[in-house]
Amino acid sequence: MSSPPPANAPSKGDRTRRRLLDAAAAEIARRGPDGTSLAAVARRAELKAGSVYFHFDSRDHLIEAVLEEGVRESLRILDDAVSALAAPSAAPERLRAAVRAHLRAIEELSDYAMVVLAPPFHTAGDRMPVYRDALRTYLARWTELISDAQDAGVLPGGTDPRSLRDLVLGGLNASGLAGRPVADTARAMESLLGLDDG
Amino acid sequence: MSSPPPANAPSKGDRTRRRLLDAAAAEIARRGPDGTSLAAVARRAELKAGSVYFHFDSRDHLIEAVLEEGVRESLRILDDAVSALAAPSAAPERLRAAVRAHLRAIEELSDYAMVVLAPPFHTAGDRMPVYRDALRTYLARWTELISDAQDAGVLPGGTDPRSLRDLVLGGLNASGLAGRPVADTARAMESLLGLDDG
Amino acid sequence: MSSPPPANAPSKGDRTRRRLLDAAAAEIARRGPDGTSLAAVARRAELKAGSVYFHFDSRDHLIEAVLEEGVRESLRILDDAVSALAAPSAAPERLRAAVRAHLRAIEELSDYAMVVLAPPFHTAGDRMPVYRDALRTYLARWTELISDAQDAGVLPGGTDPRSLRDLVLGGLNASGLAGRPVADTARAMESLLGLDDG
Amino acid sequence: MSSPPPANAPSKGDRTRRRLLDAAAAEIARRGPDGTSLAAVARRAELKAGSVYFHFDSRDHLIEAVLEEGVRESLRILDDAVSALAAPSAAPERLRAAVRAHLRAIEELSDYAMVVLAPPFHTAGDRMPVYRDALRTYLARWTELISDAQDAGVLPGGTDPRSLRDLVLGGLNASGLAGRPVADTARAMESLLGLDDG
DNA sequence: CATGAATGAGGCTTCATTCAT
DNA sequence: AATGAATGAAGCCTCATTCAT
Repeated sequence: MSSPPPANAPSKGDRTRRRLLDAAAAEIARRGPDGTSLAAVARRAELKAGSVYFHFDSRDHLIEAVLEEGVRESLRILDDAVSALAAPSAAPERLRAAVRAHLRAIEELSDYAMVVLAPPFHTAGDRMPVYRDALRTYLARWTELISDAQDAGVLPGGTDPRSLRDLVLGGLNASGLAGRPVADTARAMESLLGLDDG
Repeated sequence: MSSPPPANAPSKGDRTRRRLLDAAAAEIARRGPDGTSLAAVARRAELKAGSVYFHFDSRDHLIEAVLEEGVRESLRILDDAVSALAAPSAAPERLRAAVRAHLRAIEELSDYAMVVLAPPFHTAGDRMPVYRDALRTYLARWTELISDAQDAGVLPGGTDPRSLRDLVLGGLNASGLAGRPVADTARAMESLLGLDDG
Repeated sequence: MSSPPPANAPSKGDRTRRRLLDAAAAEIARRGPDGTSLAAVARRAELKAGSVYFHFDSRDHLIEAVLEEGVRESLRILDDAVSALAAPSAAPERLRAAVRAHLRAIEELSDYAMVVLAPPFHTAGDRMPVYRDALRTYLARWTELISDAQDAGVLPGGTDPRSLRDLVLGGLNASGLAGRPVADTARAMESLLGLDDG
Repeated sequence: MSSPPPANAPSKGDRTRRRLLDAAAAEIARRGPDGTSLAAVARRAELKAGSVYFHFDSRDHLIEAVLEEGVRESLRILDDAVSALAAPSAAPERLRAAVRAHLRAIEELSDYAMVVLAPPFHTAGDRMPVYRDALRTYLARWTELISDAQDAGVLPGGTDPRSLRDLVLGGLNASGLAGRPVADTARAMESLLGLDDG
C-alpha cells in the first residue's frame, strides 16, 4: 500500500485549495475581479465549478482570500526587509529598503501582486472586509515610513504623508505592473526620493 | 407653433447620447468596465436597456466611447496647457505645466478621468482599438516631456523615460483618484521632481 | 413646376409599396418567413423600419401580401397557359401545358415563386387566411387537371388525385427550387407522366 | 439502497438529452428551424432554458443534432432496406425498395423526418456542416440508385440523374409530409416510375 | 410620406449556486 | 472530495411596434 504521509504534509484538500487560489489569482490578474468566472477558475484548477464550494463558501470568498493573501504576503516581505536592517537604522535607509521590498513583492508574488496592487481593485474592498483591513494595515505601515522620512528631512514636510505615500506607491505599482525592469524602477524612484547613496 | 431651435442646438438624439456617455462614465468609475451593466447605465440615463442600441452599436462601443473621450479630453487639456506657455519655454517649465494639467484633468473630468487613468482598465484596450490608440498618444506625449527633462538634466538620465513616466503618472493618478487635495499632490510631486521654484 | 403625372402612372406610394413587396420577397426567399426581419426588408427597400407601417399594417400583413401575390401570379400563368390551348383540348395536353406553366412560374417569379412553393412555408398559412385561400385555389385547379388525366387513362386511377398532385407538384418544386435546368426537369417529368409525345 | 442499474442503461443525462432532441424535433417540425425558440423546446422537455446548455453548446448545435439524426436514421433505413434484398438484385428492384424505405422513414421518424425532408430547411445547412454532409451522403446514395435505374433502362437516360432524383424525392416528401396515406403514395410513385410489377 | 427616437417583449447565453449521488 | 445535473437571475441584444415631428 502507500506509505503514510509525513507529519506536516499538506492534505489532498490543502493542495486543491492552493490550486484554486493560484488559479483564481491568475484569472483575476488577467481579467480583474469582475471578469473572473468560477468556471474559468475551476477549469484552470482542473476541477468542476461546483466542486469549488467544497473549499470556499462562495465566489466572493475565494476572491477575497486571493486579495488578502496578496496583501498579507506583501506585508510580510516588507516587514522582513525592514526588520533585517541593522537596528536602529535611519529613516532614509528604511524607506529605501521598503521601496525595494515593494518592488520585490510585485516581482515575486506575480499574479497575487497584480491582483492586490492595481488600484481599481480597491473597489472590491467594499464587499470584502478581510481584504480591506489587510490593505489598511499595509498602507498604514507605509504612511509611518513616509512620515518618519519627512521628520528626518528626506521628504518634504508640510504635506499630508498619505499624499506622498500614494505618490510613491502609485508610481511603483504603475511601473511594476507595466513590466518595467525592477532595477530601472528602483533606481529612478530612489533618485526622485533623494535616496541615491547610502 | 414652437419657435425654431437655434442653429447649433444639440438635437434630442445628441442630448440622449450625452446622457448615456455620462451615465456610463459614472458606472465605469464606480464598478469598472467589467462591472458595468447596460441596464445600470440605461437606468441612470433614464432609458430602457434596449434603447441604448439606437445610439451605440453595443455595450463595448459605448464603453469605448467613454474611455476614448476621457483620454481625448485629457490630451486636450495637456496640450492647451503646454501651448499656453510663453514659447520657447524650458523643459522643466513644460513638465511642471504638464503635471498641473494632468491633475486638473483628473479634477475636471471627474468620472471620465477616473475611467481613463485607472491602470487596470488598460486591459480593456485589447478589445478597444480607438481607446488604445488615444491612450498611446497621451503616453507618447508624456514620454517626450520626460525625455526632454532628462536631457535638460532635471530628471536622471540613463533611465528609460517610460519608466519615469509611469512613475510620475502612476503617482499622480493614485493620489488624484484617492481624492487627495490637488494642491497637496501637485506640490509634493513638484518637490520630488525638483521643480520647486521657477 | 413639375408637369402633371400621366393618368394611370403609379403614385409615389405605389412605387414604394412595390419596392417593399420585392424586398420582402427577396428576404423571404433567402431566409424564410420567420428569418425575415422588418429592418432587413426596410434596408433592402431603402427605407426605415418604421416607415413600413405607412404601407402595411404589420410585418405579417406584408409577408402575407408577398405570399399571396406569388400564388396569385402562379395561378394567372397557369390559367393563361391552359386557356391558350386550342379548345377543346384533351386532358394530357392540358396537363403538359400545366407542368410547363408551373415551371415557367418558378422561373419568372423568381423570389416570389421560391417564397410560395417551398412547402414548409405552408405553416405560415395558419396565420394568413388570404394566402391560405389563394393556395387552396391553386391546388384545387391542379387536382382537377390530375383528375381529368386519370379519367383519360393517362394517370393511374384508383389513387387519390391529391396524392398524385402532391407527387407532381412536389417533384417540380424540389427540382425547380434546386435550380435544375427547367428544360431537363420538364422533359423528365413529362416522361414520368407518359406525356412524351403529343 | 436502490438496486444497481443494468449495465447499458442510459444515464439521467442521456435521457434528458433524448428528451431535448425529441422536443426540438417536434418544435422544428411545427415552426421550422428559425421559428424554434430555445424556451419552447425547453418547456416541451420540461426543463428551463438555461439548462439546455448543459447538454448542448448552443441552440444551433441542438438543432443541427436533430437535423443530422433525422438524415442519419433515414440513411440507415434506406441502406438496411437495400441490403436486405436478395443480392445481386436488379436496379428496378432496388429503386422500388428505396422508394418504400424513404416513405417508411417519413412515417417512422415522424418529427425527425419532417425536419429533414422539408427542402427549405436546406438553408440551415449553411451554418451546419455536420447536417450538410449527412444530407449530401443521403442524396448521393439516391443519385446512384437513380443512375443505375437509368442504365437499366427503367428511367429515361439523357437526363441529369440529380434532376430525376429531386423529382422523385421532392414528390415523395411533399406527399408524405402532406399526410397522404403511404400506400397510396407508394403505389402512385411506383406507377409513375414504371415499377408496378416485380 | 418618412424619419428619429423610444419601448417592451422576447431571444440566446452565462453564471453563481444548489443538491443528490 | 468531487461530479453531474439543474435552476434562476441576470446580461446582452434584436425586433416589431408606436408616435411625435
